[in-house]
Amino acid sequence: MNDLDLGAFIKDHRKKAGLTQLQLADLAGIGKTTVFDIEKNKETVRFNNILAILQVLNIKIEFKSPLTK
Amino acid sequence: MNDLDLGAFIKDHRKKAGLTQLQLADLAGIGKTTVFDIEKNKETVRFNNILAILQVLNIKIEFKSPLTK
DNA sequence: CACGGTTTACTGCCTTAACAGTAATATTTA
DNA sequence: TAAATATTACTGTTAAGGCAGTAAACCGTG
Repeated sequence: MNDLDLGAFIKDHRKKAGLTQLQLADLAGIGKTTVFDIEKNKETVRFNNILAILQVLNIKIEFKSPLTK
Repeated sequence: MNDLDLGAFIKDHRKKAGLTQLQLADLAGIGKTTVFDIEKNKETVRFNNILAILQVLNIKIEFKSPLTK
């Protein structure tokens, strides 16, 4: 599975971008509660909300499999 | 943004694994409708459902930013 | 310490994703 | 082509995520 702490990863990048949770939420067009949930690693959030945050923070997703490798 | 067609990517890997949508759904512990939706690139699906599918198909997620690079 | 801003936490309402069931269409195989 | 299988699509129900509002806890900084 993914042993990376995505929540902490996002939080770290948000901090480095100088944004508060509320600012990030507004920029991503989602609610502040959702930002909080994602940083707390709540997995049952909508994929599009995670994508919206990653886009604001300029983070890219890559999918890798033994086939594509 | 992500120009990768995740739905097609998953579908391709599912086919190569010799699984039907229903089999993949059962293995991932989710409904067949959700598998269909994900392969159709519906973004308003829950993140954990996507993770469940990727895990079954042995696909890993990586997050990359200019900072981590 | 006190003040202001941020984060964490909780609540309740509203919206909607997830799901099984079903059926129709498409694809594969005999 | 016919049969079997798989995919796509639709529907109604149910469970739960998204959200604003609110407040408490936390954290700096003057």
